[in-house]
Amino acid sequence: MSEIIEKSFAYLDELNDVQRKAVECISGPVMVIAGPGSGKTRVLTYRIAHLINSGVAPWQILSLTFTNKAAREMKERIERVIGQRANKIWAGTFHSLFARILRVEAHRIDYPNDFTIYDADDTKSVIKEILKTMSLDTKVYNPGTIRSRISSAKSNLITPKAYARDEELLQTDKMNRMPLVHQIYEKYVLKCMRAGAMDFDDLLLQMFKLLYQNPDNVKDKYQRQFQHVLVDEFQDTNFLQYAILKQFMDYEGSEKNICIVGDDAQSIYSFRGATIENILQFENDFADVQTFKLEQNYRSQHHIVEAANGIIGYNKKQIDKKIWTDRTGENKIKIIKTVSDSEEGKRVADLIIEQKNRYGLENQQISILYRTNAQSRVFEENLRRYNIPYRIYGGMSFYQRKEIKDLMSYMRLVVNPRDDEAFKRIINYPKRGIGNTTVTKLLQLAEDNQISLWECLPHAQVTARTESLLAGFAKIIAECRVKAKEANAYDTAHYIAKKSGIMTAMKADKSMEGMGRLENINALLDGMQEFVEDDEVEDDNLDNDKSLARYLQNIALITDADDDKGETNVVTLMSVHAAKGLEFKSVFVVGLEENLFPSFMSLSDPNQIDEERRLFYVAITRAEEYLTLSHSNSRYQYGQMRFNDPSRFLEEIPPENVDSIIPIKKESDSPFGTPKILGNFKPLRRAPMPKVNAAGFVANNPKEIKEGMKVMHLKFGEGKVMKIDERQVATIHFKEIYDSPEKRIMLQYAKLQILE
DNA sequence: GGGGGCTATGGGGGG
DNA sequence: CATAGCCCCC
Repeated sequence: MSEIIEKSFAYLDELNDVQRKAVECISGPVMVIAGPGSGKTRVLTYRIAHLINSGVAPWQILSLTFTNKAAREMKERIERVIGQRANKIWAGTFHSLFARILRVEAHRIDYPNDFTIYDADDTKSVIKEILKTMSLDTKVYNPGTIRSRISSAKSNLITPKAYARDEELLQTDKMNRMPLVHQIYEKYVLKCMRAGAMDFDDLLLQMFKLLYQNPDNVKDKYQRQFQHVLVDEFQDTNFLQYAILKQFMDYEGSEKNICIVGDDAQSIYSFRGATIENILQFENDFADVQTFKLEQNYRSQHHIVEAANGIIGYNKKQIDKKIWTDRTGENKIKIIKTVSDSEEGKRVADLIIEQKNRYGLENQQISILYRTNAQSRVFEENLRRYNIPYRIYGGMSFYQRKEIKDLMSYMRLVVNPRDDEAFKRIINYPKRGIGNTTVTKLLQLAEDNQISLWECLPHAQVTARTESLLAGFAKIIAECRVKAKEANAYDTAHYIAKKSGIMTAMKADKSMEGMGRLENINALLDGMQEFVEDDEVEDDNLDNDKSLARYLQNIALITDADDDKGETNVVTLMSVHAAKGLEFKSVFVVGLEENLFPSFMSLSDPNQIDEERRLFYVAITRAEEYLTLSHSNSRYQYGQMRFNDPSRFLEEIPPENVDSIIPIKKESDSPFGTPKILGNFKPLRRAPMPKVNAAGFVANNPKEIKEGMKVMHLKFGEGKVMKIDERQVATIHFKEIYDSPEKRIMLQYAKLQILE
């Protein structure tokens, strides 16, 4: 007996003193301040394992992480220590776990349990709709800005009414020439309610409401269940998230078993409402907090650790701590200066080749980090040229593609017919002759009666023809709903794709893009089949529910970082934000220039500069052994050449940790000659436009253009006329357009020069 | 009502 | 540079 217990506690020996104390201190409020690479994940996983070994049931543990991937990995690690039971832990992001609870409880707060989750695009579209009804100009009332105002109001538990009374908020809106934001906010909330939809903030806000208003004593249920709460990356939680955590803890006789782990120096999400105040407030809100500081960095060599310490010292507000390492190593930080962004791309790619050859690095040990996603292109191009496989995180994800959103909109409407955003998207897709006029009528009717578009369908005042078209659409959705009740997600989706006419429309399109779209649709369906056939009962699917509603819930909160399907040994390209929590043997932080990193948006506000500095701190502490920083004298930004000074952060690095500046090299002297070909990989999604020499271009009379001719187009370059139809529309294959070479050009207006 | 070309405009990080 | 929305013609 004792042997078994001893054996099962063996993991404690893998911890250093502080880590072990943080793991063993299992009751009452605990705060762990964890520097980069200090074994934070290890503490969290072992702490959970230790809780379970100490008699806590896995389902009584709520573990909140930043990404679902982090949660999944943590569960796997715990499973290795305590076995299968680990599955029952409630581990995930705030958003995904609360969505899961709301799926069961939403009816108690006047939402359907099958509520839709609106993404950022849906939200903006709702706001645009409101602006239209209020006759406000979207140039002045920027939907994106309004969205973030509403989001931050929700994140701070400010209701529309409270917003309308808040002098400071009103003042800010006035200064932005948007005095009516509070009205838009109010309408927005009503519209979402009407549509049975929650946006990302609602997943938190409605969860809070559920606990705070406590209908049917539902609060007790969750308070009793979640005996132990753990929160990772606490520095990036917002007021609302913290308010929910306090709700869980707030009852008579509560043991307040809450363990937060974070690092004030790595707080990088204040733009979406995260606040370091939460860390500082924690000790005030909970009595007798036990605090542990993890200060030993196991990840990075000492030059990197010292550089990080050096730069973060420029920030004023900090929790006192000293990050140190006993790792040695001679690699100093390299700084590259280039003349242009394209050269920056080339130099980084050259250095990657060099590191791979000289140090035997694998692709997967290398990462390129940038401040903005828009910077990825030059690196993409150069890696591609050297045949180095890579993967870009962020940017447009699979689920944001048009064809995927179209099919998903059908699914959404089938699950929740009140989903107005889905409705608008597909009412006339595929084309069924229901145009803008009709949709406008429906929108007006919905607005007048405060009901959803779906509910308006039978009552629209339209011509008999349109009426039957609308009825046809309603019939399709109704039939799909019947199917959805009895069939699983995959079968329903198949049925929908067929009934809706999407499949027919897709298959009719034989163009290159069309084929690609069909491929994506099929990929989505394959993914759904996988979802249905996966017989492993995951803990967040205890009932093994394979319905369409369930599938949509799973998919709505997936991000790029969550699924790492396919290629594994690839160079990683991502924003610094996305790199949080990751580590690589070699890291390139690029674009270290004033106006870019730090971002021009932050220059006027010292607090924001501090946040940029923390972001830089996060960036360089991702590196284990090799850290290379680059900046360029000039770069193309928004279509213009810009000239930026080197980032102030470069000067803040202690000189003793920096290698002498590497001089600019000429194109020809790549350190190892011509790079060798290394495996194959997916082609670049978006090829650059060809460069056409405008001088010397003379457009021919369109009447002279005939099939089979070689022509020059000012924008698309050289192409061959494949076909000219009866309406004088030419199908031209442009040889320099890689992703979709076939364009349909109206001859009447086209500027084409005949080449031969 | 539908489609494509053209013009003006904005421009960060993400669940 | 990307793209939303305008505008024009079928």
